[in-house]
Amino acid sequence: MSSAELADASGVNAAKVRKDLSHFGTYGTPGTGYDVDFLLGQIRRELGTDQDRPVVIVGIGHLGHALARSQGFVSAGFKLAGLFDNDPRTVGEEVGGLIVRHVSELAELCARERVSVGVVTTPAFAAQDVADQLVSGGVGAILNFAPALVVTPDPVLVRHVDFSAELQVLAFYQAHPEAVRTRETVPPQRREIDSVEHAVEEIDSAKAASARPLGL
Amino acid sequence: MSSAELADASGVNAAKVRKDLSHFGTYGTPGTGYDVDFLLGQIRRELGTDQDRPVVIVGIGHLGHALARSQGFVSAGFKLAGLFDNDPRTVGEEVGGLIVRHVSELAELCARERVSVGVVTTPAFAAQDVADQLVSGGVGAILNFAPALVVTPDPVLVRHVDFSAELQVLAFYQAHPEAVRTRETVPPQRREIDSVEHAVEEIDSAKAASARPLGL
DNA sequence: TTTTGTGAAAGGCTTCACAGCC
DNA sequence: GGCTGTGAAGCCTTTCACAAAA
Repeated sequence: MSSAELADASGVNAAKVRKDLSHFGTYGTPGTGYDVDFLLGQIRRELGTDQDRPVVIVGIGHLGHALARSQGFVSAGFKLAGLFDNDPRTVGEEVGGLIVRHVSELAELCARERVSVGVVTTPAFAAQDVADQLVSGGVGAILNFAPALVVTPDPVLVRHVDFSAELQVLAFYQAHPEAVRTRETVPPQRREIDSVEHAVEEIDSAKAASARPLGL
Repeated sequence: MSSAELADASGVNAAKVRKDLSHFGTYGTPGTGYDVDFLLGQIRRELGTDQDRPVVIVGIGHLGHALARSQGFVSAGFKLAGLFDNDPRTVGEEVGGLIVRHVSELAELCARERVSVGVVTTPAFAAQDVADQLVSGGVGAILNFAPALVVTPDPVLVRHVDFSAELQVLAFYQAHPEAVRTRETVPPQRREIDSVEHAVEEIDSAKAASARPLGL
């Protein structure tokens, strides 16, 4: 598959695909393109998602439920190591094949299972407290869905997924159509994408596209 | 409140706060700083979130439930105009004060209520179909949570929130600690933030911070 | 011929640093 | 003295365009 095909399938510029992949190594063949399966393996290795890193979810409300049951973990190279809540009505429930535990066990389990990422889906007021416990359990990264700022000591990474902010971005572009970066009008239509980090998705969707010639 | 305080409260550089705000106008006073309430109003006006834009959610599974019940809409300047699903067991249920309707009514309601943004929380296989119906109902922007690429005709904006991609970014930085952009070590700790578009949040959190001098 | 990998150019974003204002 | 608004510098990302490889 050529860089142009990968680009079309994922919505980016072909030069960007080649440049991004070149940061990892020389995986393509001039005149032929890339071997998609090989590429997938290499990218997963580079991303560190080839070894099923353990993840916990804290806060098993509707959002926690949704994430726990999603297939997002397995396809992304993670495995669910634990679910936690502090509501006695939720603790003990089975979700996605795991029993929900009480948050009092959080730090200990994280340390024991060497949990890599903690996903915070609690209400805002509990987010920082949960993050602190994750950190004390040795978790190296936090994905925060709570609408609250979470701060951590230096080596611990935090990413914040902010639903309201996404809506506001859309509102902004609707209020200022002149600020919209025009999409190229060649088919297939493109979506915006951020950077190197989406490489696996690019490949995944390209692969899916090649498997189904006509739409979904 | 000074740009330095706003910056600390939201995790960005003070010069960036000033530069970003300067794109909208001259709202600060040298020697004094910014009037937070005035600033909030101006930013909301610029973002176009001062007029309660109508939003629909399609796909009332756990994620749709979570979003429908969140306070994210009101605080961000939106209002829920409709909830849709195609499962007869879900249609008719009340969620967040609204009755879930059947997707067959989607396009019509969007047109009638002049819906601004459609939030897609369906399974992947349904996302493109739902997006098409949103577009035919005249919706101008789509926020897609389904793990599927959604394409739209040119003026319709799409934003994709990708849970797996967020996890993979964290995995990448854990696998490559040398690639982590070092945070400044001065207190208070900072989080990463993207750009101008987070201005309302910066202000919101700064305001909240000023209201509670000591933590949460 | 087709397509890669990559220097170089272009473009954009962030930060610095300071004149000017309060 | 403190702080804003902003030109200029620095840095990073994206795109172009082409020599080299198959």
